[in-house]
Amino acid sequence: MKETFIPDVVISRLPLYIQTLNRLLREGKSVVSSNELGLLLDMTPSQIRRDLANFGGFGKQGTGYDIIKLMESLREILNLNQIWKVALIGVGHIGQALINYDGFNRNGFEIVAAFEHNPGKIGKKVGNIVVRDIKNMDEEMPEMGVKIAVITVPGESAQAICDRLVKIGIRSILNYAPVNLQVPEDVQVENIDPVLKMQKMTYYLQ
Amino acid sequence: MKETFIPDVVISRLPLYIQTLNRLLREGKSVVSSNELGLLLDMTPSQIRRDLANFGGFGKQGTGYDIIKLMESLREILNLNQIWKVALIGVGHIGQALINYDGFNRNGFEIVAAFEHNPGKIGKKVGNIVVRDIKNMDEEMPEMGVKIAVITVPGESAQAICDRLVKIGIRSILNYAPVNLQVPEDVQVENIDPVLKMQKMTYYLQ
DNA sequence: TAGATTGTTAATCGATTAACAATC
DNA sequence: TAGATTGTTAATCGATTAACAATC
Repeated sequence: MKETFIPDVVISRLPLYIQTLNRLLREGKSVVSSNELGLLLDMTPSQIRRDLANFGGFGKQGTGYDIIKLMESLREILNLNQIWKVALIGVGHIGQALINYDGFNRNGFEIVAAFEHNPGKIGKKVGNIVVRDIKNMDEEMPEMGVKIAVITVPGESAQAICDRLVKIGIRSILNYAPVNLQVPEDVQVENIDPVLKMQKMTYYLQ
Repeated sequence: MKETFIPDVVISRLPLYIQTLNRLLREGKSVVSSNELGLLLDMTPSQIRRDLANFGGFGKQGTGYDIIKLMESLREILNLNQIWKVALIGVGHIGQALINYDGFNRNGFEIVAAFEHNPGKIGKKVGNIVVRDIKNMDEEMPEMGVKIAVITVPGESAQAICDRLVKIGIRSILNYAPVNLQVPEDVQVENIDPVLKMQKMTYYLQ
């Protein structure tokens, strides 16, 4: 349990701040104001200061925020100072692409296992991991210390997989299947569905 | 311009309604109440009725909503009764996975072209499209009637690609690069970044 | 008719913004 | 010191929810 309740929208924005602070750091900057950050993120300086103030005073009046210090604080708040083990279920096109995506490793998320139903894929290597039989998922995943699961199976099987994940204690699920998963309230699901985003954009087109 | 202004959050939810209505239809249902829909989508019935009421009265008191009729209306509102041509920039792992993803075609989005910088990939076939030279993007993309662009290049090149897309008249961009793109206000950008979602989830873990 | 569920209004809730004193 | 920018409060804005009359 956290000390004070912080709105979920605020938590959602912290990774964005980290991303932009990283960028500024790469560009050689060491201090940034809420105003500059706001320009880069299309947010008001007020909102940024308010968000950060939820966690204490990170800035210095007249100067702004020390980029390294702020980034370290945000990483600590989000529990990012450790390697998180991730498992993937479903080694189709998207699954394979994610295994090969280096953005996870670069940011402290390690895909340690991938499970599949298709016998033709089990035992084969994708990137540098060997595809496992989904039959063994319920035993193997907890043994490996996995805390985050990524669902990349077809929509029809997603809920069943999700139920199994919940049962073995997974509390964070990144879902690429085009389904709204039903989970207990202590389990978090984040959905990624490019079709939904496109269907939204077409409203504004033409 | 639309008749009345509808909040963007509402528009974002319409594709979700369509998704769930589709599912109910596949399950053989023909009518649904705001209450049932709410249970499937983790929303209050009030919110669903309010969202839909923005566009007129689709339901029938005492009965609920005719699924086919409601779906048709929502598809019309979102301009989904046409095939939208999509181009992809960057044929790396994610780009290739998206070309092979059938969810786009099934939902009326056709990837008609893919552009790459890497000479080793230009001219090669991925799925059933031939990878084009990014040099020719600015001429070829408008000729093909593309209205939506998907950016799957590395973060460093994303803004430059984005600028070119804006210049040739693209108004809808789905961005997979881990960067906050700067665009004029009449251009819509939707970001997909699994790392940001994971970094949010770890806040609640441990 | 009785029961169910919509469409809509008013009340509530929560998030964003503006403003400014504090302070580096 | 003068200038800049934070942290914080109060005001505003907008979205969500509850409630209920209308109506199928």
